[in-house]
Amino acid sequence: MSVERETRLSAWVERVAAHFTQEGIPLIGGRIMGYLLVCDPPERTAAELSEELEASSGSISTNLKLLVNMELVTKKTRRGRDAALYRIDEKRWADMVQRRLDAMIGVRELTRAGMQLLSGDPHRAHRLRTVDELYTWLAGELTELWERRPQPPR
Amino acid sequence: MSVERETRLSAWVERVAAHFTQEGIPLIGGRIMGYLLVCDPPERTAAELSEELEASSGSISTNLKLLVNMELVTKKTRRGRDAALYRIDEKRWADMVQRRLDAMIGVRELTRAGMQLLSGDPHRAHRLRTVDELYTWLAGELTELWERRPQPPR
DNA sequence: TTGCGTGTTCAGTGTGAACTGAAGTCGATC
DNA sequence: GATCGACTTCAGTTCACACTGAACACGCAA
Repeated sequence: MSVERETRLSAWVERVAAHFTQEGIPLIGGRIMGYLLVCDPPERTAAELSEELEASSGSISTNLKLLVNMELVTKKTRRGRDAALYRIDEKRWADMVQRRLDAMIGVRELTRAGMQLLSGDPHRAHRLRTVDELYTWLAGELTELWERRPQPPR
Repeated sequence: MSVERETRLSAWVERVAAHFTQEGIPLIGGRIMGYLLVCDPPERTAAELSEELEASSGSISTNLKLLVNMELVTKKTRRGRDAALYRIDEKRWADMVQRRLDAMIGVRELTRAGMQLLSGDPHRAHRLRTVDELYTWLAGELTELWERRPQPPR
């Protein structure tokens, strides 16, 4: 039963990794994300991740750095020779999602610039204006939405 | 002045393409998007796009197909040997954005499945639950947001 | 200083995706 | 049916990126 569950979980980790691959995160990075979400105990060393996920130490290092940089994983160093411990910072997940949304509505800078270039020719700018209005609306809504986001306790 | 503007516009098209590259759209596809947003007149044949964007006919064909499939570009065939005309369907831009958002919150299927696997161990499921709650909240908000989206006139 | 465990860097390899361009298909006209 | 133009398909090439693993750097302990 327990072994069975771990097997299913590692298949689940693979699905998570596949999903985030589509969001531009390297496969190994996605595996780390999934694994750190469900492993028990929640903290792991780089060496443990390397073994558990069957990835090279270099790849683990690079991807941990990426995830730490995204502030989705925290690194806890210890005294002496002890290896650092990594754990998911699930409360920061929202920040990552927000950055993703911000990147989407970032096109608005471009639509604005394009409108500028087409100023003086409203007819020609019509298509662009439609798109610009969409992003303007969306940017406003998302900002408002994010401001009223319920903070999880603790 | 007009030539100057066209030069600036083609640089702008390049920036648009670069942006959508990050959203997983091939470079040439992004160029087509940008170009069809601002070209005058708004309709173009595949051959014209090939020349204007200096891309091979094959690449134009593949990417137009992609964009038509995304319903972001419409294809208008004509009688006889005349080439089909392509134009941006800027009103469908919102649909593309929505699909993108749907893909993001699609992880929720995974968090749900993971929670299932960890049922019976609430403590271990804690990290995952935090993430699941985020996506659940976001999915609800985005659905509601989209429902009240102002439809552009016409 | 030496030794050891850990993490990082980097050159090399492999893989997959995008682009090209020529060949092929389709449809219409003559 | 032959021909022609327009688009699509596809094999081949190119290129960028992720991954590997060995060499390296670091820090502590003895």
